[in-house]
Amino acid sequence: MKKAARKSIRSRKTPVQSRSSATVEAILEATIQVLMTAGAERLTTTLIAARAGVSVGTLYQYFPNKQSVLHAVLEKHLTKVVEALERACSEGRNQPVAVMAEGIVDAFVTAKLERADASVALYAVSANAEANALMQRLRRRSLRALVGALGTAPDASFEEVAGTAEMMYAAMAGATRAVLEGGATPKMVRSLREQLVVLCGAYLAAAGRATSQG
Amino acid sequence: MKKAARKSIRSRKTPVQSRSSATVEAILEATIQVLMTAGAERLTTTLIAARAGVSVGTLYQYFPNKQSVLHAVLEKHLTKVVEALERACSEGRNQPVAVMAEGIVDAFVTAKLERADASVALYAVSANAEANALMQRLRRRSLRALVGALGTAPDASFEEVAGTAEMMYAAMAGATRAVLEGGATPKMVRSLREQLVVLCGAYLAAAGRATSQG
Amino acid sequence: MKKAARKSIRSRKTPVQSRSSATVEAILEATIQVLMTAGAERLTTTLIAARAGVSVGTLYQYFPNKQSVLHAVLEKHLTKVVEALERACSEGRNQPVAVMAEGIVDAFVTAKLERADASVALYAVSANAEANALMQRLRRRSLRALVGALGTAPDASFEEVAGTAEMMYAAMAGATRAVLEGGATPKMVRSLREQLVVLCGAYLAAAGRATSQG
Amino acid sequence: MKKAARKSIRSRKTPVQSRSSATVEAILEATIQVLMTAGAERLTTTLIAARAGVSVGTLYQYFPNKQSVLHAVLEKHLTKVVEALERACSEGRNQPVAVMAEGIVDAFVTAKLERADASVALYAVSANAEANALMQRLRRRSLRALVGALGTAPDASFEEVAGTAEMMYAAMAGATRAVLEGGATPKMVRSLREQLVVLCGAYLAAAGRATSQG
DNA sequence: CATGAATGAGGTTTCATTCAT
DNA sequence: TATGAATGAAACCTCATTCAT
Repeated sequence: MKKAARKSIRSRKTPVQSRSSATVEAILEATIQVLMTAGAERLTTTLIAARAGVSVGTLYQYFPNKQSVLHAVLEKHLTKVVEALERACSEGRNQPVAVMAEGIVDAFVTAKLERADASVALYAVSANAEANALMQRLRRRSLRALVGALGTAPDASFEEVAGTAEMMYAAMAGATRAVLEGGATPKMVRSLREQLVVLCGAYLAAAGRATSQG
Repeated sequence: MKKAARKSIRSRKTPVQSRSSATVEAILEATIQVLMTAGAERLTTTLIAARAGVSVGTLYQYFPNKQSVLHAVLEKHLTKVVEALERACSEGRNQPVAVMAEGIVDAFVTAKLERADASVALYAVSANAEANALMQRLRRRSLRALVGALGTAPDASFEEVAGTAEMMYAAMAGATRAVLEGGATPKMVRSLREQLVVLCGAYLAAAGRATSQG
Repeated sequence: MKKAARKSIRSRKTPVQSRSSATVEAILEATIQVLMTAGAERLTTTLIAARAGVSVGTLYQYFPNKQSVLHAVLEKHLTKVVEALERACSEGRNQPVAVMAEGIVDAFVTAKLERADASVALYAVSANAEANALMQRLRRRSLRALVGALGTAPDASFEEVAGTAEMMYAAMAGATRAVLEGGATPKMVRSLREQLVVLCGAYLAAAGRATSQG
Repeated sequence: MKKAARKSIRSRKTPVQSRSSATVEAILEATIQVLMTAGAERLTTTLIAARAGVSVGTLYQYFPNKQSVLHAVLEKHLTKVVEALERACSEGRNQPVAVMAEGIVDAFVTAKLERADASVALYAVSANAEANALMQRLRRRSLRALVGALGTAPDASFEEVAGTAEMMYAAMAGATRAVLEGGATPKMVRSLREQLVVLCGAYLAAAGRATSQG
């Protein structure tokens, strides 16, 4: 008789010791590996543990349930992207929108492509309420950075920065996903980056034109 | 016997009789209903059948396995969108890119939002190889229509129409998904359509500028 | 990912068909068999199903979880005892306490010993809140019957019938359990019945003496 | 390695050092605490150790396995009751049965109620062969004391002292358990003691009447 | 002696699929 | 054709026990 008491979705124990954090790291990496080789529907905790070189019991010592492992993997991965985007926004402040667009798109695409394999694998497990909430949270964080940067552009003034930022983010994320899930060839990847710069540049110019300086 | 030998994923029989097609229809609709009310992980064949008012046995009379039911639902839903897009492309031929962009974006967004609930629900089951293949197929079909239309624009000439079409499609699909999965309020929806027109219009103008006629 | 949604502890479907009720019956009987041969800690649903000649899946078609199987077995068994006691109380009405005591004790002991093996086996699974609640419920039902009967005794008047009934019931149940768990030899069993008649007879006489008729 | 080879169920080492015996004591007490707060099915060695303020490893330093911890707790608890009963029997020698009954019942009930919480908690882990053997052993010891005392009663002569003692013991233990498991209110407890005195007194009088002195 | 991370067998439960009626 | 009871493989998760530090 097993009673699955509702527990926190966060890791069961904070990995302070190097041993622990190494184990956690191995589990997170193994999850991506299994996701890529076996697919989302064959992703079992036993398989993850085996791939990580530990026992299932150990996995459950660090994560309360399977869902939380996926959550952690997703969070780690997405956080890197958000941070890259935040850095780019920070560096792009007070630059013309064209420069800004280029810097931000580049940072976003580079971060996503850094681990293109993981990105694709993770799309497969991001289709659930839990993951959605996480993505929304990080999306809002990204939007704050974008809005902050857009507001400093000397050559544009946006009627509705929030909406503009949202659309730009959606276009970047959506296009990148489409390319990755379609199976990204180097040519497509190069094309993605360039086209995305054109797209975002044009969009920001158009959206910020209203009061832009002649 | 859980894992059936891989059979054709297409429907076992083409539903020509009205009786059969009504049943198939009920099953497809029930699938969406269950998906929306119970979620992807509680989507069972028994539940689908019950909701459709038939028995599991009957479900398996028309579909070789669960996967094929999802495939059929997804195909039906996505096909509608593609057809709307094709119609818009057809109607937009020989129109200036701005007009074209508006027509295509409007058609796409309208089709997606027609059954926004279903769209969101289906995202949850589209994260697998099978579904991916289907989506790629329909995506290519959409791209053909887009490329065809873009080529007829009198006020623009694209260096790389294929790439331009891909990017435009990715932006539309990605942005729409982002809005829908984020929980679409009417305001966001309106904003989506307008912003997407601006974005696509600006992008097509920029991408087609090189040799655009003065 | 298994979500054990809280369900009713009662049987999942009411077994109306003969086939179903036969299966349910087989499962209940198998539970007792396994309990006797393997003990409470080796009582697994798989073992129960195997012993009943069905698959685990079938077991879970009729019972929402392991606990509910035990609940059903216990309820069935205890209900028989209560009913026997109720019958005896009914038949003992308006009889002198000595006659009453003999009839009730006899009925109780006979019912318990009818399936002495099952009784012993079930003690092992009755040590939990769920089972406790069930036992309390049936105990109260027994007490109502006892109180009703005691009130009609022509040769006794009880100051506190409720308390007297409780004590009598506790003595009968406790003594029977002690004998059964100690391993009942025929001699002990005979002794139990006789001694229990003496004990209950003496107790009722003593407790009802206050206003008993000369 | 879950199923250890059967080892001695007694404590691994006799705790002679004060340090050790304090640890053992803490573990035994913690077991009762966990049993009361978490219940028998959530009683884990890790939880016991944590509650006792030691590590699991330490627990296994003093007890060969989980079962032996429960055994020790049960033994300690039941032994106190037996000793109280033996004292009462000793003090009741050569007294009339009524006096004897009162003394013995009082001692038994007082001892059981001293740690009513623990008593209830322990019922939950006493349903297994191991515990049964222990209880039988202590029961026989109690019976010896009872038989010894009953034989000295000046106003009664029992045909079958052994049987009479058994029945009296069963009635006391059974009734007490029924009250405790039913959830003992102070009123019920008081009632228990009084009623039990009446019951045992009446029973001993009845059973010893045959050759009792006018 | 104490610690507590690691182990992994095994228990419970689900659900896609079949097939006798 | 429709039904739905039966199947059983396989997933998740627990926890008694060990042993390197």
